[in-house]
Amino acid sequence: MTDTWHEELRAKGYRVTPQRQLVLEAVSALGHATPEDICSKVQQTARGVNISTVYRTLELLEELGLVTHTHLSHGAPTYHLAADADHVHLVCRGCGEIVEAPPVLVQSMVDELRTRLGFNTDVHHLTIFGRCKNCE
Amino acid sequence: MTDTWHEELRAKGYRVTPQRQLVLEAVSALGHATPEDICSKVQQTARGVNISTVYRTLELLEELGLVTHTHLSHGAPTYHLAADADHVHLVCRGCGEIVEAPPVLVQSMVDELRTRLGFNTDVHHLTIFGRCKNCE
DNA sequence: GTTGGTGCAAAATGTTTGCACGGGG
DNA sequence: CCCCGTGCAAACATTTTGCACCAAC
Repeated sequence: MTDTWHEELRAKGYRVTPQRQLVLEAVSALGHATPEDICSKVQQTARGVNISTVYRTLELLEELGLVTHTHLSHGAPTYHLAADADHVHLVCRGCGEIVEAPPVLVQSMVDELRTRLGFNTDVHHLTIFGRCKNCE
Repeated sequence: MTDTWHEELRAKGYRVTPQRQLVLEAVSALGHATPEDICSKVQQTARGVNISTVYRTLELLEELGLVTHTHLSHGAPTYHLAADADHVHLVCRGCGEIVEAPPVLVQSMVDELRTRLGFNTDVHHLTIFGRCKNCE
């Protein structure tokens, strides 16, 4: 990840802090991670980050379009880099496995919703529940 | 709603209780309702039902296939009758409006996922986030 | 009479907020 | 030096659990 977001932060009147860098690095390193995961990861470094700072930072990073989140289960949401988000999530109710599928598989639906209803799907946030082929 | 589920309950060793009937009636009457909503509704009757019983009952009714739930926002899930569930949910990030769309609009995607990945989509649980035509 | 169901309270889980202090610009 | 961002603790929201008592069958 480049540091171009530093300027974006400053341009909007926000500050570049060690905590914000650490949280973004953790999201990048962990992939699909809950706020709790991210907090734990960051706290392995010398300078920890408080859980409430993690929440506030994730909200900020999401507003800037650097990260996104999805709800993969009933519990906490998971965050990942927006740059890595070009996929939809398939969650198996049987084995709990989470598969990332290419957006092209849902393109027909996206087109359908736009054409018929004028609805523009946020593909990055899409999570589809069901059963995988091993769990029928 | 018929009472055939009474026999199904007994057949599986469960009991038919006033609480279970009241919760099911509330789900039927309210449409998309959170556990809290359901609890409030039921507590308007002479005999209230405890919130933890509502949770336990919803879990049971879902296991029996009488109700389903979806996550329409970041907060509590909403429950409705499985018999009324033949639609997918479109949630607009702009205005917050929730539209029920006929499953035929996503059929192409469902077919795609089954053919290519062997994944069987739970259409009743599908919630699609995006922006409606008024909020572009 | 058995045994599963309920109410209640407490704990667990996940998230937000108020406030004083400290560090970034 | 200003004031945004942080840590901390407490509040808040949602869900689960342990246990004694009650009711369905």
